[in-house]
Amino acid sequence: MPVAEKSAAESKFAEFLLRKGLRMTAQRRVIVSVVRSTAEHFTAEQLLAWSQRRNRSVSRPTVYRTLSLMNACGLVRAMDLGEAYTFYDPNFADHPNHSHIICEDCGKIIEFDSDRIAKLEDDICRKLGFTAQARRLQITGSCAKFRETGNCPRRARAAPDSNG
Amino acid sequence: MPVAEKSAAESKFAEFLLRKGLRMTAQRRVIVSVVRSTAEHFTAEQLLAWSQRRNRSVSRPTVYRTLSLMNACGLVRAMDLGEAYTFYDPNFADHPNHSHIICEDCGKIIEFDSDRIAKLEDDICRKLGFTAQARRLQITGSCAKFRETGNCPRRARAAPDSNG
DNA sequence: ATCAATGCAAATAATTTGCAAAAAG
DNA sequence: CTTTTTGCAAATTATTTGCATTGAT
Repeated sequence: MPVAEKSAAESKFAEFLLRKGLRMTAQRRVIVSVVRSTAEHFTAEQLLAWSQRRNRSVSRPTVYRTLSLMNACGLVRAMDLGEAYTFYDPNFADHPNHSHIICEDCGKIIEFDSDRIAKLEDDICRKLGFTAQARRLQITGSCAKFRETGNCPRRARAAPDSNG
Repeated sequence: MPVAEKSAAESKFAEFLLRKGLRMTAQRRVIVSVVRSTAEHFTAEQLLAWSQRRNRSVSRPTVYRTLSLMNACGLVRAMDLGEAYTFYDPNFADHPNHSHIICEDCGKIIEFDSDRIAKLEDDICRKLGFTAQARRLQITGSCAKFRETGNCPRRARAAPDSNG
């Protein structure tokens, strides 16, 4: 999943705040910037750690509150992976219709787009008189092949660059 | 989604227990029986209430523990609907590949099967050398049409029959 | 000046767990 | 008899919230 025009996504957040009569703050700027600098799926706790690395004043409640705003405006997507905590997908803004394949061996998340699946979903919704607002498709399993080819590093999960 | 051969599903649980060296108890029998008697998606708390109606001795921890076993053996499927609690799908045993359309207006959950979507998923997994173990597709939106035709009762959610 | 946002500490609440008593095989 | 299961009460833990202070506009 290529990282595309994230700055556009960022201004999307600014516009969202404006429209809602909310304010841009130093903390929010840091948090959004950190999210912008990663393509990995992350937890609130990870985001807190990464953000504090850049600005000690970022607190846990602020991370949760900002995450909620970012989710509301479509900059990020809350995902349930069956773990105790919620994961957030930073690629949602650019690829609102992508799906996830989750490797249970290494925890790796692979993203893919399928116009053909989306088309079938549309047909079904139309047939049922249903107006779709969001969709999520997750496939879990094991990537035996990936491990053979070295593409399934165990629990590899990189932190974003500390210079954003 | 028609209710099909649930008794088969029940013996599946018995076999599962046997295979694992676990035991069948009065509480587990009640819980499984209650789950068998509903086609609705439910929460642990609802299942507790329904089960206690039949046998006061069923406790919350036992419901959670049994739900976990049922999920492990495929009798039930844990679902995240963005609420604070987990919903369980009792139709998973009979229709392991069905998808969900969730109406945000009324909370209603509509289930459907699509061989064509499943086929496309298979193709993608094969192409990635990925062995799928489970899949979940959720589409959320609003069922305006349903409400017109009276098929979208607000938060209607029936308790299962109290006679098993 | 306003009114929103922050950090802190405390609260919330679903789910899990330790343990001694009870039941299954 | 041995091992699992149960209910109870307490623990766990991600996420949320009240509140006084700080900061954005």
